Amino acid sequence: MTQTANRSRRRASPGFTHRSLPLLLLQARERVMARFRPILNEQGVTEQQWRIVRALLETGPLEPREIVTLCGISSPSLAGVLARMEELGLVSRERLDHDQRRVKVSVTSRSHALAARMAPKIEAAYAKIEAQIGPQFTRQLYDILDQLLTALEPPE
Amino acid sequence: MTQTANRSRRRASPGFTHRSLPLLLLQARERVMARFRPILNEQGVTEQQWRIVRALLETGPLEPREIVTLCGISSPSLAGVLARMEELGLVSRERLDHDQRRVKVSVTSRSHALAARMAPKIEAAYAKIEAQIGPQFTRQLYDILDQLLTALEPPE
DNA sequence: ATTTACTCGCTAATATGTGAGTAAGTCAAG
DNA sequence: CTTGACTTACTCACATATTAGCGAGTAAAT
Repeated sequence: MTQTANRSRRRASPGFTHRSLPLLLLQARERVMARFRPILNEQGVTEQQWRIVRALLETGPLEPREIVTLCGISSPSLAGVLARMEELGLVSRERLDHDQRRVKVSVTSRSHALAARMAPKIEAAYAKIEAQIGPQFTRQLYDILDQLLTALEPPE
Repeated sequence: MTQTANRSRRRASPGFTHRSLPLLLLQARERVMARFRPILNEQGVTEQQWRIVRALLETGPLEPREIVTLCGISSPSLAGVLARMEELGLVSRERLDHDQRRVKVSVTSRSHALAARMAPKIEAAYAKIEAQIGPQFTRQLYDILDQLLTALEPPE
């Protein structure tokens, strides 16, 4: 009866004084993503596809290299993702004239249409989350994450 | 020259008033994980394997269902992960007598040895991170994440 | 005992992540 | 002009994620 709580926060294991920060971030992302996943599924896009579309809409045409760092997708994965997206008509790819190694990835009308359908539902989901955790906490959360990303720049 | 900054924080795209929270959490986790990945690779364990070993060490034997929620691994993935871990001698599986559907997953001496080798390096990495972002910010980060997880309990 | 609804771990198909490696293109030094 | 270091996108092998669904086991209602 006096057993340590089963469903509450856990203590560090013998030898580990820190709770796993990667796990906490993973769980946090999963909780948030659970609010958006239904919207993505409804529109038939994967998480990665949507991240890429959003990045292209925000920044304009990008090269694979840039998408990798912006969207957190590894280069090997990106090759397949972009190939499928091109097949679906969500992006177009073309080689750069002055450097035949490089590629320019652009949005299409289809991805614009997708974004137009998605935007209101996405924004509604954000409003719901913000209502649940409060506007002050929301700002705090963004701040903390921004600071963390700034402080933990990719090592050397 | 007056173009919006290329390498700094980006504005929301036309139609999106919120920056992507899932992406921020993904990037944050990646930045943190980059500090631990070398340690895991050195010891020849995957992220998922290590998450499971840590959970088992902290909590004692677990059933797959519990590992799924604790470690953020989906049930289909877990089947393969556990099978490989059993083959490597990192865990043992046995059916429960009173309910033949259920399974008990336990640590082995090999995983204890692994944890013993890992612990100091993991703790050293945490110390380095904490030195980089400050102890106060560290507490704040854990607090925010805990609050977020509490506020965003699995819907309904 | 049989039906029914449910739980649990698992499989199947496909998409993505990870780590290592490769071919083609660029560019500077010799 | 050629060599060699470098960059870029890509491929390969394998591990994991996602979605759907299945079969055995359990338990409650007939």
